[in-house]
Amino acid sequence: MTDQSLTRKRQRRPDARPSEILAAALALFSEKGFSSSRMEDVAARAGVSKGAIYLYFPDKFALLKALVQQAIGGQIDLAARLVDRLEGPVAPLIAQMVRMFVLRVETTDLPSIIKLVISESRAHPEIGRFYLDNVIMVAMPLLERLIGKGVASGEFRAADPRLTVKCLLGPMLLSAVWRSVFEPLGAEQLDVAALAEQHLDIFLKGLRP
Amino acid sequence: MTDQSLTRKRQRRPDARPSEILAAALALFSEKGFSSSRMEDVAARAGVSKGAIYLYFPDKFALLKALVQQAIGGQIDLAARLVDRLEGPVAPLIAQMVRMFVLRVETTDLPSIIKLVISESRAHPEIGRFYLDNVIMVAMPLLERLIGKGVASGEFRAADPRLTVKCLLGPMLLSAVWRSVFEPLGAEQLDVAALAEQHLDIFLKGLRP
DNA sequence: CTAGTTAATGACTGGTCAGTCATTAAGTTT
DNA sequence: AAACTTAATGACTGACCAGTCATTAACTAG
Repeated sequence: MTDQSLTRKRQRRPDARPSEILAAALALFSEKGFSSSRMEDVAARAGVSKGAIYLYFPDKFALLKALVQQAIGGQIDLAARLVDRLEGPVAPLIAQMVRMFVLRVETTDLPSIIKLVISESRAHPEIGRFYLDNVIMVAMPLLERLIGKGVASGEFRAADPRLTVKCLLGPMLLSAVWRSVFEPLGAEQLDVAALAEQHLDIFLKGLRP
Repeated sequence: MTDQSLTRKRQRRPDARPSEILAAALALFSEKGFSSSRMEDVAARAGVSKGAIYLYFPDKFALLKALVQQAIGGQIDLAARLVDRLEGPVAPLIAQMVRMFVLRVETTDLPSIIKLVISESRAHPEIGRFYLDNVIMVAMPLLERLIGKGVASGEFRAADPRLTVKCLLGPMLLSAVWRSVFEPLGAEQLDVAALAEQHLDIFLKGLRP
């Protein structure tokens, strides 16, 4: 097989292609942005011809859609399940979720995806709306319920959950943007985990009755 | 003059052109993004021919640079002056700065500019670096000093100013992104001022000794 | 081994658009 | 009012690139 892959010009591996193409697309898109990435370059990086991409994806935009879908994965569902079976104080669960986000920022290309969504949502509202519907509009109400519960039980002082959620998420967004936008330009590396801990500390103390 | 402007084909107004072109560019860029905006459309919106733009700006990219420069304006200098002449507690000044930001978000196209910087910084690192050097790297140390001062004087409990600044700015970034990305897609309108007040409340209480 | 099926290729096409420049109009000076 | 300077125009060019498709290579069943 190693022999073959060195000598054969054309390998037929229809099962492996789509994920290889997506990986190449993610790498290239997060490097050069969506519109300045050429399909031929995605193909080259995936070790495939340009035409082959069109066997698996109808057009360039479909690559972007698939990437966003893939990045979201089952994280949100997992979070929803955790909220459902919660008993007792909410603060530890909030902390756990922030740390889940940190892990994704550190181990996946989530920051690049977030940057792509921000960048491309005007030219491709479909992408933005997909993210809005499937991530924002699911994650935010989830956290709102959590914070509302904390307020109701007296664990937190009175605060508008709608706005408070955005206070919670703001620094997470900043982490992602810093990673994908400013670090590549030579800005100091941001310790995302440390930022998250500092933020949790201020945020949870700030909500104490 | 009104007579003329209705009848004349070619008006010669070299002083007014640049700002008119920039206004048109900002409107179009924030509507369609930078790369999918055509120079001819910028020209049309500015009431000018495509060629005329090139009399005032060397290329398309120069428009973007000029826009970013214009958006920053003297805000940062103003902020620096306020910090220098500060005596007494720092919390009110922090609140004032957050409210200054809110005002800019509500009355200017700052959110669009921020979105453009995020979107285009990969394709045009020059833009990103300009923003990094002239906004981020000026505003953040300023606020760091402020927070450091608060910690030193005992107004705040111990906290890493570097990280704390990012906690402070996160929700501001989120406001800008929400405005420029999600609201155009039909998401609920965000009350930026209310978010800022809620955030200040949590943040400042969270830093109390 | 042969015929049929499916994966993969890459030259080509059609459309787009940034930037140029020869030409024309407006305004100014003498 | 003629000669000159400068603002403005828009047709044109060259480069770029997404998506197509005729062709070729790799497999598979009989």
